[in-house]
Amino acid sequence: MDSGCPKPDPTEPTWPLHPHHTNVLLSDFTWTTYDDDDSSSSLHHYQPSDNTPLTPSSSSSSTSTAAAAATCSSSQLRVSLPSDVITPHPSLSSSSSEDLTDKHLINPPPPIPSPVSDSSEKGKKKGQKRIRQPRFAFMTKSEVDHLEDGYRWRKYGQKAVKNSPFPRSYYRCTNSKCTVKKRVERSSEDPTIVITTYEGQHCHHTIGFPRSSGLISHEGSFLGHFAPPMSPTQSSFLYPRMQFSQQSSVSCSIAQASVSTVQNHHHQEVPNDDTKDSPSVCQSPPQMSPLTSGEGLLGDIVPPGMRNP
DNA sequence: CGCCTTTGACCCGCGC
DNA sequence: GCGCGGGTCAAAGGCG
Ligand SMILES: [Zn+2]
Repeated sequence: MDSGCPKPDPTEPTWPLHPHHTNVLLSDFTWTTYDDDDSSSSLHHYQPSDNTPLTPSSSSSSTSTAAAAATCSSSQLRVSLPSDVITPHPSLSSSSSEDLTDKHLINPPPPIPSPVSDSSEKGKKKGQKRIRQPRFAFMTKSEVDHLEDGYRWRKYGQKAVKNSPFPRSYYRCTNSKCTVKKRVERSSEDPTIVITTYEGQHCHHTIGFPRSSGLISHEGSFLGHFAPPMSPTQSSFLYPRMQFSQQSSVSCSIAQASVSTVQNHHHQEVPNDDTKDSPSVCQSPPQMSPLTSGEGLLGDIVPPGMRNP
């Protein structure tokens, strides 16, 4: 049953924080999800307009996160763009086989991707075709290739991308029980845009906070959150500019980005482009429970402007 | 010393 | 059947 993630492994090593990591700016990101497990490939297209929150209503603090997210999705962060929008760069879609072509743009608060409970994607066996888990792609404007998302990743490969001068890097979650993988590539057209594709869901929480220093770089913490633990509050999705209730200041930093719209369609709808300047946006969420364990990075993350009653 | 990146080779699926 | 391209493995080296 536990294909690969029998249980969460809170014991994570240290956090590789890099001071320079803060360089990353997450101003706009696009979220796309596509799951090609079979030919039918059922894509998960989530529409915020529906305003259908995940479900968890908001009863518990943890779930509230999801709820909050959902709320925000329909309320503020509307990153929903047509597939066309998500692929502003033709070269991207065309160059990457399934990349954007197959992916569908979803809005921030997805009802939960899809049950990735199937076997691990390890299809090493010849007879077995490698099963692909649902994937979520994010377009982030960042100067650094590797965005920190709260999880530790080990690079296991790099390949040149056709029609793109930038290579694609393959990362795998360092947790042995976790099979989550992610691909990071830069848009050939807009070198400032980094496309991160997550595959699978983490069966554990994020690594604790970087106790090493108060400086946390969550450039993409929300990204990592997208791949939530298998069952915990599945709805703990984050948004582009979410903030961690624990360290609002930190969260702010991640959200603080110079808003450069990746796509003119959805400019930064978030009011806090410079969180540093507007602390109000960074304030901690009301419904979030004070994360104290350092593992709740994701659980605590909340969109800055989201918390709007 | 442990962990991570690098890098070439290999495997596999798909289209022609 | 062949070639192409994407994805992965694993040895070697580097770094803290
Ligand atoms: Zn993981």
